[in-house]
Amino acid sequence: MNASIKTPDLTRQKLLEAAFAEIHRNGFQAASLTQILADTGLTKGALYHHFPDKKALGLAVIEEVIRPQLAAMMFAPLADTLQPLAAMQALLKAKAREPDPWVVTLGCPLNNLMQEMSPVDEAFRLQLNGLFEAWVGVVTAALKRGLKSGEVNAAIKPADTAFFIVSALEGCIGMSKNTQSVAAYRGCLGQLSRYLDTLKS
Amino acid sequence: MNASIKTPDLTRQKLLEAAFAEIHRNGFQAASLTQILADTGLTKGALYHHFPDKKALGLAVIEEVIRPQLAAMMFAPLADTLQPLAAMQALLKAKAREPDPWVVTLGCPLNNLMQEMSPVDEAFRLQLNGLFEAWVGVVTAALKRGLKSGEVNAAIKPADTAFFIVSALEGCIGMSKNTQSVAAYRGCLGQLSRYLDTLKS
DNA sequence: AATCATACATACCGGTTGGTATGTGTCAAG
DNA sequence: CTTGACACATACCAACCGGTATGTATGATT
Repeated sequence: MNASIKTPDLTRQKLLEAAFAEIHRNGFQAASLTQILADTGLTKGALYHHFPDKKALGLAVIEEVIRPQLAAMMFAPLADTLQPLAAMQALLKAKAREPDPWVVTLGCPLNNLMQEMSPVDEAFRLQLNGLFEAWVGVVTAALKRGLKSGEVNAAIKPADTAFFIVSALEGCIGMSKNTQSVAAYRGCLGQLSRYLDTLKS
Repeated sequence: MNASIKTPDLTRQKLLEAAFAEIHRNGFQAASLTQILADTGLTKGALYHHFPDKKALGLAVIEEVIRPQLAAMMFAPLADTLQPLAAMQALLKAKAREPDPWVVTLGCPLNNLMQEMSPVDEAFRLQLNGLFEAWVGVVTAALKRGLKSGEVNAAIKPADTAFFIVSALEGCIGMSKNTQSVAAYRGCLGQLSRYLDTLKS
């Protein structure tokens, strides 16, 4: 009866991606399951067959959609680099040259969920914090390698610096989303890049 | 029949403060009018007498609760200062020494609303952006004065720098809220302070 | 003293929400 | 060929949502 019959993991993937889009647009609490089902052409039966409840769907989105995205965009470019500052500045420059189309309008999916859900639901907070700390961990490790290679000033504290870098980046994205200005976004990234310069040895 | 009879502006103020607390906890969209009324002991009749709808209540909270708070906490200390960097570092130091109790758990009310509402509602975005740009404007003006007084490096761009400072601060608060760690908050503020150092002439 | 707007309280409503119970077609195993 | 688990679809539900219509006590005005 269906077009593609009996492809459960494809169905699950469609649900995850539609849920991601809905959550990215409206946040988790305001995300409508009905809307997600309308987008996918599926029904409640399908949804609640793959996920026990809305919360589980949200947590799965974090782990199976947002995490891979973030890993590809932000983790991979820093993996094994001995010049983290150069790598990060190249990354910022690329982001400034051609910003992701959703950045200025919808913001960072991870940050959005952190701001909305952390105070409200502990399970969400822990899950989001895990992903966030993974990110900080990647930056910290990169900075430590840069410290060994001599690119990074020996006086800095890698963990604190990494935490600040990620925070400042999320801050830039968040404020630019409010301004809805690509120019502001570029300017803010420029200042962040300028800050990275001060970390050189 | 009531304890304090016929005090409309007091009633309005109670509604605003209860709404602020509810919004601060749950965000605007998830904020329940019923809960606000339960907190105040008032009824729908009172609410809809003072505000045409929920949206108007939210916008009034921004203008009449959040704006004065922010002005007192962040604008006032920078007014007319000729050493903005010193003033801001003193401010950060004070915030690090005794953080506002809600910062690490609920975050900044302004940032919360910006992240939630900017993509969803244009009226909210404009109102929030007005307040945000007022903040950036205060910092920009302060930096310009510091530029004249010689405290601030002549090479910096005041507007871009101010935007970044506010963004980074909001980023620090937001990430610390997710971590729910005062230590992380202090560390992040420390890094921001370290950044301010690099702006000296 | 009568009138009338103000400042609420009470009761109610349609719509939407997340969630569930049940039905049904498909496919693989025995 | 039958059975049974899987992968959905359909129908339904209580709870809550924002909003409205109406009632009423108060205080000022004429």
